[in-house]
Amino acid sequence: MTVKSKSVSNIGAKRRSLIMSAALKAFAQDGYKGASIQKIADAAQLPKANVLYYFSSKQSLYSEVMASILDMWNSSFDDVNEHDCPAESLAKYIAEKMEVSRTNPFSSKVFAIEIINGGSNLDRSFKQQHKLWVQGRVEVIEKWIANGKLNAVDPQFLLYHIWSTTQHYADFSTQIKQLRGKAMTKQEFAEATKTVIKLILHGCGLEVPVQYQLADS
Amino acid sequence: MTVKSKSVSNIGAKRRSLIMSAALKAFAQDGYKGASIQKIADAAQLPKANVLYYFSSKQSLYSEVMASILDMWNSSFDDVNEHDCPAESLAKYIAEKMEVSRTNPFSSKVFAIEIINGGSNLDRSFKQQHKLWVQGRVEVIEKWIANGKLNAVDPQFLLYHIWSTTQHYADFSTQIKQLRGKAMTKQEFAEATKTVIKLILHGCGLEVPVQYQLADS
DNA sequence: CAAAAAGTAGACCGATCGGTCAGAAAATTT
DNA sequence: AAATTTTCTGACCGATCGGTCTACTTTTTG
Repeated sequence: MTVKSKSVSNIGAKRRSLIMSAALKAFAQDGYKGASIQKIADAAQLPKANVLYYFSSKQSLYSEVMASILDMWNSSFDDVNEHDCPAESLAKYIAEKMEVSRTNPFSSKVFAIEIINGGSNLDRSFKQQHKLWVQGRVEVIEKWIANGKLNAVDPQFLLYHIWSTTQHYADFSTQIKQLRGKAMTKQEFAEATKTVIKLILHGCGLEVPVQYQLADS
Repeated sequence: MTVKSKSVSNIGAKRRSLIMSAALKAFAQDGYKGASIQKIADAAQLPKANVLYYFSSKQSLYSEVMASILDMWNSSFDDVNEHDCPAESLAKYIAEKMEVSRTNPFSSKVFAIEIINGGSNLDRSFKQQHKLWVQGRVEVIEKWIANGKLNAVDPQFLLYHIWSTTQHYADFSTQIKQLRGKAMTKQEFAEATKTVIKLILHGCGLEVPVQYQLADS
């Protein structure tokens, strides 16, 4: 029937992404309830009614922002298996998560606030999907341990350990910036990444793969 | 017995702590901007005007709640020195932080949201005080390293590592609860504490003191 | 007991909230 | 060029926001 490309013209798509970008920062700064459509509209330099033309409600705008965030969560760790090298797999996963924290701090913050506030805006399907993802990873880690490739450690606690340390560099970036006097540079982030990898891998009794090793140690 | 009440009768103090307790949960759930005086009043079963009788404004209520939270941050690590045993000192610090996360999750959440949102409600004196605290701890850790009592590791990154992992159990408790099917018991918290201590101490190349060791490992 | 102080609470204020609507303006299709 | 669809936006709505004021009740004090 009708051509699909016309209705999704670039002007609409551009406006939508502009609004979502402004909304992402607003939600990161004030949380879902604290952020207002008016402020998002101001940041996007659009009238408020125009924002509500593209997004039917604040909730739907938030849901779309959240969905775009969750898309970013995919990583190489999704399809890790028992035959992979634990040290390599974990190091790569940690490095990826650190890179997300560096390049998308606002996304991490919005997600963190959502979870801290209770996660009431995440739908069941995501929660279930996340649970299954964790179960899959836990099984792999358990096999690593059973096969003597990894020291005994509660797999879930290990995952929490990785998430918390890597996301911390995004979520608490203002605190870190305040303590260091200035924001972390890309180089400092690379050092932080290697330090986190070293701490966690040594914590598990693993050797750090060469490409993730710090220069001095 | 003797009448303890004075001009500053206990009714005022009780009302104030009741309101602050309700406010703490409200701020943890919705953030500063998202929480409303009306909802806090409802939770405390008081009329809104009564809340504003005890606290002159929403901001002053928040400030007092935040101050009470920061009071809780003090720990044995405050006066650690270079002659202390790194393994003992770090393990004790981690255990204390985990205990705070277990017993005061709302406080940790409010603090986390405050920092994620930029920390604009924390006054200069606190930030400066915090910075000095960190500098003092960093110096001790550096001396431990210089004296060969601890493997080389960036002291600030190590502190971030400890904060993030321990606070995670409070801030992301809903996610953890969802993944495990139920909230962590006191026993599970104790195991998590020992796991975190093991991961971090081994990460630094330290042996875990006996009283912090896991039963099976 | 009476006066003063402390605590309670409904009514109300201007501002802002999320959201609606109608009609103008612009773009696209016929 | 006309018709149609998409985009834009000011005006407006009821609800709620933080906060004030005043009148009332209770408690403490002299």
